[in-house]
Amino acid sequence: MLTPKQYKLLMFINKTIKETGCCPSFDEMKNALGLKSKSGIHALIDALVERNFLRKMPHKARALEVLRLPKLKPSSIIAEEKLKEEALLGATVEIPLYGKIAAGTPIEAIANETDKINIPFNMIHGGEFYALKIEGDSMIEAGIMDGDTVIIKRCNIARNGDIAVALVDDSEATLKKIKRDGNDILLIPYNKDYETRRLPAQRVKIQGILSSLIRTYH
Amino acid sequence: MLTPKQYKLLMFINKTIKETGCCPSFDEMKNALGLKSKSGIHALIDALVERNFLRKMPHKARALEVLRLPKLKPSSIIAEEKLKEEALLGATVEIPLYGKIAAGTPIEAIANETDKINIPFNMIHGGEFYALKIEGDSMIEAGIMDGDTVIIKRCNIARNGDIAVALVDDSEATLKKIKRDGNDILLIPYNKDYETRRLPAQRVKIQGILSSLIRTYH
DNA sequence: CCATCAAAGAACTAAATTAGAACATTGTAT
DNA sequence: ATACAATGTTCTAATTTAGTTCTTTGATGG
Repeated sequence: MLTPKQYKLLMFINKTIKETGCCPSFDEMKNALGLKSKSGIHALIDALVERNFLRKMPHKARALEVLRLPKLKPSSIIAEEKLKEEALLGATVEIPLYGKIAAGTPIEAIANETDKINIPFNMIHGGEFYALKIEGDSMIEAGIMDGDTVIIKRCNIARNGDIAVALVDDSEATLKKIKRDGNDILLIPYNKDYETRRLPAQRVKIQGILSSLIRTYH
Repeated sequence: MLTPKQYKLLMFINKTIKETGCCPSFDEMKNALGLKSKSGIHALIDALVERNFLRKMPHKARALEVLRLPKLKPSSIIAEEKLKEEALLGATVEIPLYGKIAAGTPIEAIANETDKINIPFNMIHGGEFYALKIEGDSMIEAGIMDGDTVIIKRCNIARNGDIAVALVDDSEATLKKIKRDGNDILLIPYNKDYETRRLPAQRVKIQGILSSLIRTYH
């Protein structure tokens, strides 16, 4: 069994290597554990080497290798993670607000906007999300009104019946119900005054599907 | 495992071989890393050979072979973890979810429910708020659909035209557009299939006005 | 009050990076 | 074979970055 510090350090080293491909330096590890001196890191690493969790090349820089990970977590770590999970439920995430949709401008073209909005974390998990402001009333019968903010989950495919962001001819983005019909794709508005558009599949790129909607009054 | 430079070089070598089919020369590597001398490349390659990421044939030109690459976590997982980290920084406010509205039950009667939802702090300021789940389609033309969650700002009066929670005869709560007409109050639905109700003002108590709306798909 | 231990801090040593230049090897063209 | 071009190798040296070691500090629990 590892001490909480040893566990944390081992996890940090493993995470760093998996994410960056590089081993962290003693200074980086020191900062990750919130220590002010590298000497403590040295002792922890020795302990992890002795317990066969790490291998090191002595006197080489950034030359650690994770041999294995512990099966058991120190109980204090478990408690800490539980706290974090709970905190997450009350947290928000900032996602980019790319601009207006159904105005004829492709999302890519306005992706450099810096607007951000905050939404509760539990509304968006398992994917990458962005927000758009609705312009126009082509989806009004689906309860999507002019001025609403929609949260879009980024993805490349939509299932039949999904409401999705479709980019037509790389130049025009709209939010519509998507249906496949043979080699064509139907862009179906939710408004009797608008007509369904039928386009060859290769002219349409799905940019994401509707995940949630936020409206503010007054 | 690797230093940042070693990693960068390894990735460049791997990418070049994959893309062009042949190994880059020392000069090309030097330029790729922005160096002015080849000697550094030599040292990096020695380190990569020592760590078993590369094999080389000495004195042969463009004769490197990538033995393995550090296995990275899928970037989607990294992105989600980063999101979680960021989420912990953003705060939300917890407000009570009192239950469903337009179902004939007064809000007071179900106010003991313990459901809570989190919404971004910036969506609610200056007042006391609570949430309700919409049941029915009487407000569908205002884009308020069955199943939507509405955020209500608690107050006792509504201005003409406000969408508000109205409690009728202390027993039935509905969300409707409010209009005063002399001593009567009109409860106006947003649905042609429903009729406006005219009630004497003393039978109607305003419980709050519509502040925002949240809808989740799927 | 003392023993113990984790952590801090400083001093020291070693490695990594960079540059510049000279030199060696290979393969090809003459 | 000779010369040449392209490429890889080695060396020195300076600078930056990183790892190691040792001493001191401060808190904790008998």
